[in-house]
Amino acid sequence: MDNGVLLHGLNSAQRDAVTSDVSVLQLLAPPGSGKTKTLTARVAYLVARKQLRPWNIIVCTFTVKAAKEMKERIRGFVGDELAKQLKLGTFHSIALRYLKQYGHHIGLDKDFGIADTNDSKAIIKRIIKQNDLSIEAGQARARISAQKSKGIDSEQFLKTVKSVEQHDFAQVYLGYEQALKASNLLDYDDLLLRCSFLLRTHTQCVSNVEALLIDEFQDTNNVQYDLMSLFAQHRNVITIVGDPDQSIYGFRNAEIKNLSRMKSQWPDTLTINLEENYRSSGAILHAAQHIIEQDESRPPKKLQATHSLGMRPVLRKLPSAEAEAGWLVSEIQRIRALTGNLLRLSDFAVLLRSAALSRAIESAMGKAGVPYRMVGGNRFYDRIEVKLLVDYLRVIHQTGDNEALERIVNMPARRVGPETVRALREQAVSEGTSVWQVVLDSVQCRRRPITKLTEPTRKGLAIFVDIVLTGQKKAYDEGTARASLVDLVNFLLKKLLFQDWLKKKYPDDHEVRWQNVEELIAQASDASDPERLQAMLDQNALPEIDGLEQRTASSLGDTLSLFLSNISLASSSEAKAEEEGENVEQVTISTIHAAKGLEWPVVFIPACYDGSIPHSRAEDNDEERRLLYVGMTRAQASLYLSCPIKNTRREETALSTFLLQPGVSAFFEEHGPTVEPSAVAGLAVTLRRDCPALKVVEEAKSSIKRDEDNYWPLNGEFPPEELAKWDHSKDSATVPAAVFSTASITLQQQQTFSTANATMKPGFVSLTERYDEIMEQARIESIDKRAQQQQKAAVLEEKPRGRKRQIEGQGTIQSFFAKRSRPNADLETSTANSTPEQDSAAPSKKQPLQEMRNPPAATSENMQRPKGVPLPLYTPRTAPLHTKPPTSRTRGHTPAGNDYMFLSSSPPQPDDGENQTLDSAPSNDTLSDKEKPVPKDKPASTFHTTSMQALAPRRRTLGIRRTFNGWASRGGRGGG
DNA sequence: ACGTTTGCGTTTTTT
DNA sequence: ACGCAAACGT
Repeated sequence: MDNGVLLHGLNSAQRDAVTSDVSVLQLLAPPGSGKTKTLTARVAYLVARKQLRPWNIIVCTFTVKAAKEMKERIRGFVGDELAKQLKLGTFHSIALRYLKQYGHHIGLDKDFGIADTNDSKAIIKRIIKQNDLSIEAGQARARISAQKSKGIDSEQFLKTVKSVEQHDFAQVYLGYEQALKASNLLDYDDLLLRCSFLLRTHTQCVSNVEALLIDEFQDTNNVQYDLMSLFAQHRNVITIVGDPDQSIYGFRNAEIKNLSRMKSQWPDTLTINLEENYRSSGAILHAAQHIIEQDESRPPKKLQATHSLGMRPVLRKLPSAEAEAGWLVSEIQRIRALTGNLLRLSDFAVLLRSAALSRAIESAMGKAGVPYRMVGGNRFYDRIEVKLLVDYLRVIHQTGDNEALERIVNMPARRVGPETVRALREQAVSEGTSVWQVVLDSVQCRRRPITKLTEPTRKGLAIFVDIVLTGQKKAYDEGTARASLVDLVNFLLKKLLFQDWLKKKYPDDHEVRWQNVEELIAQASDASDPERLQAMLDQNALPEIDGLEQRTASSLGDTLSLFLSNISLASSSEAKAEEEGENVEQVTISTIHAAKGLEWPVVFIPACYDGSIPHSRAEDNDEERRLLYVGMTRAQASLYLSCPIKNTRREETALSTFLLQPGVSAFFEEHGPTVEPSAVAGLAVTLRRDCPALKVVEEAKSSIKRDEDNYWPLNGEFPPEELAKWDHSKDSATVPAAVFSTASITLQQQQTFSTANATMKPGFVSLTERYDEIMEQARIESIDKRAQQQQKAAVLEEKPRGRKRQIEGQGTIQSFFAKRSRPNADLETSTANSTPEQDSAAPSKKQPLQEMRNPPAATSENMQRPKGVPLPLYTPRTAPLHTKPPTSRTRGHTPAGNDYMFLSSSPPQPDDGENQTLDSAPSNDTLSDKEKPVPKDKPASTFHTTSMQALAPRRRTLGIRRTFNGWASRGGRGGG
């Protein structure tokens, strides 16, 4: 392999990073800058050019997903054989490997299990209850984790206790550690801590390590930082990749400071900045930049768009969460239709601050028949039907696992209630043994139970004991590895009458749950497949080191052990890749956290209100802002933010403070884009897809009700149709009226608020911006006009004050100025108070119209900096396209015409429309971009990389997921 | 008296 | 989906 292949398609900074010979390298990589590409290329470089042996290279990621993707990409460079040998995985999984192999050197039992969140929480709750403390379990858990992340153990903490409250907490902490020990469990933090201890005391374990690479370094906590030092302690060859702006795991004790800490620990650290964004359109990037720059403590950073400006992001107001969801779905359908289904459903993502927000969205998609998949939220292994079986396996594997045992001893119901369990546990604790031992002895009458067991209870326990004992026999005494694991699960299913139990307990959706069980069987089968098993053992095996005894893993019990460990470390989205699931046509719904590192052509971020983002329980608003930034920068061509005026609890909301800051509104449209055929062509080029024939577009168009985003009023009120619906169904005039007036009051409040902010905006308004405003105004008018026409027929008579969307004196410069100072002036003729004598822009009313028609081009510069802050960093040099006004403007399309240009990777478009047709799309040209510095309009190579593969391979069962379960089913039951 | 079932109100982010 | 309380069974 020559450097050509290795460095293919990299810009100069990326190439420097890949080939740098310094020993400690920091690569600061903002969103979309080709971070993963660079890191993987560097790994390949180290192997291929520097002749490092792959098994001496450690690569740490934070998610299994990222690890998988990275391995996949490296495989592309160096081939399967070498890629397989890399020590690549999450911090936790790598720590686990060391502990499994060398743990006995620090007195670790070989069969330790891993305590997941449920275990931890259950333990903590119990302690709190026992000691009658008034601490919230979840908080205590976070606090324990925080202490552990700092390396403070329970005894250390106890010594520093100052207050009663701290003393109580110390009690919990101590008890928690004790309980983990009793059950032979390590929690997530322990994995890192113990590994850190191991490598400190037995440095030979890592004597082979030649290079260490860490992804998403800004997410490391202190213990992980220590691990980094320890992994690399012999040669100090370290490469980290990170971006402080994308630090969104502070709640998990991530320390952004680790970046600077690293620099002081290794003063020779070389820092390379990647500064070009290959993902998002200019308009999206600038909006995101504007948001992130609100953080004044943040060091300024360069990030340059390489794509054309494209469409402005949308910031939409809607009356309610349901309306928002309905609107969102209709926008997906509208955009798809107007682009002739050029965009697939899998090109759309809905990103949420919290998983619970998915409810309305899921139900709207369900109603509209739009398939979707939810990632983040609940994990496969957390689903009770799966968890239950896994817990049985855990007990069979290790009867000392009190936590798992207590969860299943009465599952299915065996008349062993909490009271009995409590008694059993107490006895176990007082006699210094495990709960299992007490149960076993009680059943076999070898031990007198403290409390007398009733006959049915004793019988129930006997059944339980029998299941576990027989299971153990199956697992350890007979058969091959493959047979044992799958057979074991099947045995459990039979013994537990599992399918019947599911049917009885979950009559509505037992099929889906059974599918999940089948999925578990499939995974058990995979895990114990001899070939796979060997591969896994190979991969997990750490190199042999002279004079250091390793634990050998070979027996059947170890297969089970390995399987269970992997389950505990498998996270949200990787219930294992299913290759053909890749192209499943589904919209992705995800938390923003889980979307990190991914990208989609179209991204929606709903529920942008205070309390959601920033979250009401968040401690660090800067982190919340970064979260919004991360969400926004997932979008390639089109970005929608939206905000319901009332939240799910029907309380009034205020737009997210991040979006109310001065100047923000200039970066957004108030409604979804108009989509013209030319835009479709541009999009096709960008996405490297065939441009649909006009006929197809027309056809698709006829399938939707509207071709504009004009059903919901821009001011966030209900359209008359909706109100009419209310009227008919409720048959009461008072209800909708009340809703209506509340809504408009809210609006006015909000309005005055943002007005105040807008007028405080420093500096003056640039000509260009004004021009944009005029154009925008015109568009809104035309959309409103159409909306009006359609609504004329509406049943309900407008109340005078509700109908404010039409601007007075529309089209005049005056109306424009009114709008300037009050971004949503169209909403509020009623608030006559705010007439703009304070308009700083007012004097320029005199500007000749001519000048405004031919403004300086809407470059990314002035677009992103309405305040006029000088910024040499962004743009001019690279981008001829940016300095040229978007085509539709130059050509003087109708003012209302679409000014939107889909993000395009084609060269600047000449007026003759050379690029309007597919044939002339320079696909070859862009494909062959070798090592030339990456051109301004980035060829698509970066476009289709990260996201889809990483996300798509999910099981359909995960996608189908309890769509109409839980809450939804309650609502649904009423409807039929 | 203990265990099970049913109904109601609430939900940050993740290895 | 989870925790909690109250009603209902054994």
